[in-house]
Amino acid sequence: MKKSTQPPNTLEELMMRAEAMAGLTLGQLAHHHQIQSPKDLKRHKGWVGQLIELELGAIAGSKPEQDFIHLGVELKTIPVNQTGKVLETTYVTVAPLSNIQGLTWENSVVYHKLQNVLWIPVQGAREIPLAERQIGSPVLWSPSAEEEALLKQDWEEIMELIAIGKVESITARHGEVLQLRPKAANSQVLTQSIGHNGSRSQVNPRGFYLKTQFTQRILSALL
DNA sequence: AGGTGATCATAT
DNA sequence: ATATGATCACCT
Repeated sequence: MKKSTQPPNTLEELMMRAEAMAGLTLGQLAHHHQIQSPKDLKRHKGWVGQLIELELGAIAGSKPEQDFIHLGVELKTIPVNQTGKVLETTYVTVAPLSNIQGLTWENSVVYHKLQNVLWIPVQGAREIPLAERQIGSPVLWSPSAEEEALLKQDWEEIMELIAIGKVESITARHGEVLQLRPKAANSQVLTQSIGHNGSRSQVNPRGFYLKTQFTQRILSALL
């Protein structure tokens, strides 16, 4: 899926585009871009996000930065059921597992990506055929002081364990709102990490994810 | 049923 | 391999 829409010049323009697609189905949007809707997402997990990026003119590509870097906005589609319940955790970014000396919360990719997030709720119930799933109204969010404090605490606890070579002891249960989970093509993939006594080691790559209860609170409060 | 660990597609 | 976009699918 290649880009065809120009990036929005202003936040207002981005919001106008997002609001204009609310109520449309994924099938309608796909047709508009001359794209075929897959039967389901089993082998097209990022399809919805890519389609929304195309419509809104996102430009980050595969760079580790915000989708609309010139606006300071990160785009996230989020699957919800018909009652508005969040169905999945939200991937934020890959976790740095080596060369992390001196890295602080304020300098982290998680911090920067979550400064301004444009949430696009999309019906995600598997019972609804993909092409018939409806796009919801956009929600622009910036973390409150309390929310940022929670994120910062989880991030610092997780990064401390990584720093002392205990990444393999971290499970998705660590963290109240932010969790660390595998993020790779499969469990055989390895990346450099910190081992015992600061030695070099290798582990399955990890990513930071927002837990559903946290994103649920964000969306519910702003709807 | 909910959540954790695993996985899929694609671009660089 | 690493980054993006995420959801799948198994286990408790």
